[in-house]
Amino acid sequence: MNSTIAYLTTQLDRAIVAALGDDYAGTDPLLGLSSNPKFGDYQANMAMGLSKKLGQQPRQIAQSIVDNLDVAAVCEVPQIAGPGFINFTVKPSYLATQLQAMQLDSRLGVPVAEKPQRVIVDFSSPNIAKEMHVGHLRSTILGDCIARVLEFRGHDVLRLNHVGDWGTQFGMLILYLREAYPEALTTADALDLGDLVLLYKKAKQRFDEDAEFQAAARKEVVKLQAKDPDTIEAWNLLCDQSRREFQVIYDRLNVQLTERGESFYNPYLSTVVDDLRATGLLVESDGAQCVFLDGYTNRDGDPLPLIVQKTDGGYNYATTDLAAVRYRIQTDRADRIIYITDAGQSDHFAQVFQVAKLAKWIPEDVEIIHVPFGLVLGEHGKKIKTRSGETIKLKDLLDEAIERFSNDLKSRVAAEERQETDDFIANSAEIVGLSAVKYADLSQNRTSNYVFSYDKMLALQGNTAPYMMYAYVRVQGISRKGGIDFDRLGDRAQIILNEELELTLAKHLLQLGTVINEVERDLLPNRLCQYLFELSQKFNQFYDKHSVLQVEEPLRTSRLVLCDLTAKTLRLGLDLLGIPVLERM
RNA sequence: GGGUAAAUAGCUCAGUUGGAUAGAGCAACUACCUUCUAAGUAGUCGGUCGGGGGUUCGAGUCCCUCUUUACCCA
Repeated sequence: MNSTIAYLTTQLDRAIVAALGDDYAGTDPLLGLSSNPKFGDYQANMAMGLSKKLGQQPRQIAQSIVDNLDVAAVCEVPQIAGPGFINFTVKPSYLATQLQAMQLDSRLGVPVAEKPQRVIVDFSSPNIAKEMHVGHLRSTILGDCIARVLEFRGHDVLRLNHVGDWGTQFGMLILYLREAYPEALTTADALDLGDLVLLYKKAKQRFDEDAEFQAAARKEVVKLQAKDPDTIEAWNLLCDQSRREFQVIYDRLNVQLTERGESFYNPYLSTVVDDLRATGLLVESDGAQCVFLDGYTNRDGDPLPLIVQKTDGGYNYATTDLAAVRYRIQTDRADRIIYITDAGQSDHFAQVFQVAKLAKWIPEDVEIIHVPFGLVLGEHGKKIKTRSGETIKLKDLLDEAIERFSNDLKSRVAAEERQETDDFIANSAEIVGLSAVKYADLSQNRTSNYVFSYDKMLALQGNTAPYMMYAYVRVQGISRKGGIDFDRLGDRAQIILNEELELTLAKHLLQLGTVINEVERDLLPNRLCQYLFELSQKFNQFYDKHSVLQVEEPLRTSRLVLCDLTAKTLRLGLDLLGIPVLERM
């Protein structure tokens, strides 16, 4: 219903000019959806603000605007209410026309972006030799959803997995494995990721306790960076091992990613430092190459540098991230770069972006943003940390989800005396379980921390994936029962909106485009979740109160169109969340 | 100590450029399946939006301040 807002805005502007004079052309009408359905569908709030300027009562101003306003093509006569709100109620005939157009459009009325952009979404980014945990779930799911929305809007999206596959920890790990488990460094599949994680922990322990080991590990890092063949082979094996396990998770979650890990930027690191030196940003401090930025201080209140080359000549995360920024702009030609990581890294990215801007790597029209998300907290409200062993492995969470939904479905099938195959139960449980986990994450405002809870994540009532999938299933039930082929309802099916619940549902369906725009702009998937939840609620209310198959034509077809549009909107919206639909459940 | 977020119903959370009587879900209680799947619907209960100032026609939303919590800081 973007077009409705556009139409009302134009008409309001004309009326404002006619009522108040040319000086007021372009006044923001403060037009939006009504705060409460009893006031109609849209409201314009500018009369109160104009009151002081004009020295008139706001209601009087509203009245003179309404007197000059022509919106009869779309709305009933606007009403003035309260201190001076102008309320609009859309005509059912107009809604019917809009719905017909939506039914004929494979994109359900959502336009493709006028200026498609090259967008990079950097997300997921697990570390080699570490298990993916619930924190990676957030990045992965949010990134996938954001990428899907941008792709749907017609942008050219590059989904990058900035895997942690480089750094000092590899020297430590390779050295330890040479001693403790040499086969792992020469044979593929000698260990699984679980073993690797355990060995990593032991290596870390050794590293922390044994100074000699520490020194040797550093030498191993140098060998890795110097591309010593044995060390590189060992490193490749370790990466492959982790990669295979990550891929299992990505496949289950149906998430596509292009891996471009930290090691990819290795050849560009020295250029970054040279470039910063050339622009005069580099300062040597205690032997390290640093960039000092305004607004950052350390514990003692001294200026805090961003170190790009350590005293020993090595590089760090900041250097890699700077190289990535540079590469993504200069080589990938990105117009918009989106980093999806936890909020704890906000300072880091702010610094990296600021340095990149000072170095003039980021053109005016390129947007580079950190899209932070809150932490997943343990039971006691503290960050879940790998070290304390509290981490919930992603794999375990997904297995648990499927297990619970499988048990639930089995008891449901037994209680309803349904005959279902084992395949049906296994498949449904898998889809519903994974969807529930995804939705639990996406439906929350990404910026807030949340306390992890199996029960909440695997709930099946209320604002959950199963609730929405169930609404979809109900429509498919109507289709089966009535032998309805929704594709054959006819291009010009008459749409009749007499009942309150039909009107409410129709109006909500037409908000899809607005919501997708918002998600594209604010990168907040929970807005889309909220929309789909409300759509399901409105559909369920309609479904509960009005029958579809058992009413006379032409009402029957009209209602079938409403059902069909609801199902299509749910399917599209859930797809943008990375959630499939089921025909039965 | 500095920085960044946050504090809304018993619990978990929404709350769109500041708009009219602050909303969901869960939990608790009640009613509705011979009817298109009850994974549903309707209802009851539940709030000094952390405290205090300020800005304005109007503040959960913006500003200041205090308290508490989380995260980041060679």
